[in-house]
Amino acid sequence: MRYSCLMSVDREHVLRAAAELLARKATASMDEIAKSAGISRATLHRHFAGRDALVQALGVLGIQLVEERLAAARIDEGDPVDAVRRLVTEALPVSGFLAFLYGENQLYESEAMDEGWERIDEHVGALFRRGQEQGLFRLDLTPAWLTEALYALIAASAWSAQEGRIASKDAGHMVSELLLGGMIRSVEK
Amino acid sequence: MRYSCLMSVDREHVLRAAAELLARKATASMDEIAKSAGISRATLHRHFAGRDALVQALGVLGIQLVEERLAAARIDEGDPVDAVRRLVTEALPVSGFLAFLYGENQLYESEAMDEGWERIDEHVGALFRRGQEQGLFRLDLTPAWLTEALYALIAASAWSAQEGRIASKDAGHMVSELLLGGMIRSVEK
DNA sequence: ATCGTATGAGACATCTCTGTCTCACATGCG
DNA sequence: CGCATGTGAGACAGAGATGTCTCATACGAT
Repeated sequence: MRYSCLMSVDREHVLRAAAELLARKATASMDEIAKSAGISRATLHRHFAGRDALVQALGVLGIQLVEERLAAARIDEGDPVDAVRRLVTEALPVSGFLAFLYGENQLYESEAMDEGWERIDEHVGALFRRGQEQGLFRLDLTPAWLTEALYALIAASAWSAQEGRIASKDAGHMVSELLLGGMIRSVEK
Repeated sequence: MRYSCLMSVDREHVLRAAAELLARKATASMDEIAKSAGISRATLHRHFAGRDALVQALGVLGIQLVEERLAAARIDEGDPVDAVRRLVTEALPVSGFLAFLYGENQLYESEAMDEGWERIDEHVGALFRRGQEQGLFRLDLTPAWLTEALYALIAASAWSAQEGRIASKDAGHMVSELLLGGMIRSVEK
């Protein structure tokens, strides 16, 4: 059977482990990456021609996952505030990838990655612009900055959860509430 | 004269350049670091025994700079909201260091750096706790998370400014306003 | 002018990582 | 059972980075 379903090495699992490791240790060696995924260096190298190919695959899968979540969040529909909350909720499961992409995107520059990232930025930025046009979001914070801040806070929540500084279940609330309402106690709440 | 004042290589200047480079390219070689500081690899190596020593010095100076800014901001005094604004304003000039330390602190782990970082975390966290106790800050966002978010946003602003996505002069406003008030347009403003 | 100091350029051995290979073992299928 | 496939362990050479060295030069101080 050509398309055997045994495939004991799950490509996506390997890439997830690699993303989480590289997000906090960009200088990790192929051996460390392999061990973090629970496979040998030889097997890692059978699936990815080299480090560049691995990072490339990481970028492609990361962008694909983020775009899937972006589509699932349907941020073009409904109340922008709710859309932001949906976006954060959907993005959290791939926060490890987001942290990696956010921290290392300028390292290995590739045309395909740049294009995909640009598309994501544009999509997210449009949500913030829509909220501003509806008079819901502040005008002094640019969509580009809000986009950047969203990534940064999601990545920070992933790190904090990984280090135990915040509870994983609270991550979504922490990110979306801070982003939306800030830290000042609101009177009318 | 033993303590000659020529000293054409400014140690702090070298470390600043190294921090900015390593913040966006953690895999930079010693040669690249030297060139980014405008000196030769030999001279770089005369001042820092090796890469580990360089990173160590980077950590020590970074913590020192941040603590200086922290002291200058006098965040224990006055209105917590103003204190946060002062803290952001003071921290921005060393945001390059902060971005580096924030992104790579778990890499080269050292007892001295951990201790200094712990002290800073505690100091900043105390400000947020004070704001909560005065009823000014939300209670559902923990001081630890607010501290983390502060670092993440300052680092994000440094990156964004470096890439031209936001104007440098707006960075302080972008960070402190988002952190304090969030992105939702406030009615009473 | 002369000396001392700091630097840049480059040579050099060494080390680590990388990429490729071979071999042995385990698992699933006929 | 015999076979094929996928894996782990380890060896191996090559590439790149590192750390150390020497030598020539530029600059300020005396």
